[in-house]
Amino acid sequence: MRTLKYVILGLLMNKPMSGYDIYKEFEEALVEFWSAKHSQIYPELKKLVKEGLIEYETQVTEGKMVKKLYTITEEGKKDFIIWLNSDVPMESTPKDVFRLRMYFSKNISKEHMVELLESQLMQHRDRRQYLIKSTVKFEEKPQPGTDSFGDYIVLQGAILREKSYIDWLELALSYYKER
Amino acid sequence: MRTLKYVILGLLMNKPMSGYDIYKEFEEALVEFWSAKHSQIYPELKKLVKEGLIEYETQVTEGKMVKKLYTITEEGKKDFIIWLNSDVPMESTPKDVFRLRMYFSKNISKEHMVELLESQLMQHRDRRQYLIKSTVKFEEKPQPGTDSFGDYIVLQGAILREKSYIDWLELALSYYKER
DNA sequence: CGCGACATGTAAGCAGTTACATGATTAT
DNA sequence: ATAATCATGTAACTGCTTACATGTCGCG
Repeated sequence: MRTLKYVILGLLMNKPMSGYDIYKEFEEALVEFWSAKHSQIYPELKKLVKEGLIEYETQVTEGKMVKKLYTITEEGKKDFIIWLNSDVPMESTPKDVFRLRMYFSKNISKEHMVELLESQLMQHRDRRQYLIKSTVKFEEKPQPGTDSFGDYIVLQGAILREKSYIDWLELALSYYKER
Repeated sequence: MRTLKYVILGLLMNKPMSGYDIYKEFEEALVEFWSAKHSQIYPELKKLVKEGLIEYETQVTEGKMVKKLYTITEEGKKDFIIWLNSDVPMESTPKDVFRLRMYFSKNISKEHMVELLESQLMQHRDRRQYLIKSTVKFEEKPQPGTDSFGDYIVLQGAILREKSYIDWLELALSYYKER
């Protein structure tokens, strides 16, 4: 499905970036819905150049450090917009190793199950708190179509996702603790 | 991480199964948290036999139809139990193409965005309704440690997951529709 | 007899991770 | 100095999907 291709094109729609800049985005803005290592990004950039969807310009500092600044081409923009506007069916349910473990839980002792559930709970509660703290940077709710709306709505989605995971873990725990 | 390996071992902890039986499980009980095609399952079974974690016995019907019944070995059981009881850190956030599209939403017209959101909403509402209907087969809430508790808790988790996705889509829609 | 479900496998290729490899710049 | 971060790349491998390939069984 070449999703990484479209993530890169989407980022370059905003402004020219280096491979490293793109890599950094995966640790920040994109972390709630996509990931990629630099070893996947650099070859993909090369491929996109060959396909004529992006171009680059080599920048050299006073020293000798080299950096490639990538820019999206008109063809790249067209390709991205077509992909972005297409309606796609709901994705198949995401894989989840902890749910898998819960499914097999009858092979775990109740005491240990409680420990595992509490360990997950702590981590998801921390994550949720972190996400909630991140909302303060949006002084007021961004309007659709603005630069920050994408960040905002994705952040709200991540908070809801964590909330439902926490609710589920608490529900499971309640079964182990009652009686 | 060899997750497929442990899914197969976990299934065989319950009862002996053929490759096809296992394949069918991915369309039913496991669909809310894992997936695998038969082209991945058959080679994995071969590998597990070679590793001594499972064994098989060939069954032939009166005709000439051949079927392999796989059984977990003692070594396989040990391996599975160790994996199942290990505490693992929270997984990195799952990839989600629709969230990605939302992130880039400023490149989509508001009218079309409403259409895309409503299309997703319909699909997730249908899915949720289907899951809720599936709960009727649990006449009363299964207790932890029983056979059906795994199915039950995973189903509850899937319903909560759909609910939070629906809430998020509705939140996004509300921004496009207000004013 | 034909169709859908049962049943098993392989091959090619794409997507993604881990590891290998190198070097420059900046802050301590 | 040295460690962290900036910066770019390749190689080997694992995981997964799509397509190719074959044959049986039960139902209508």
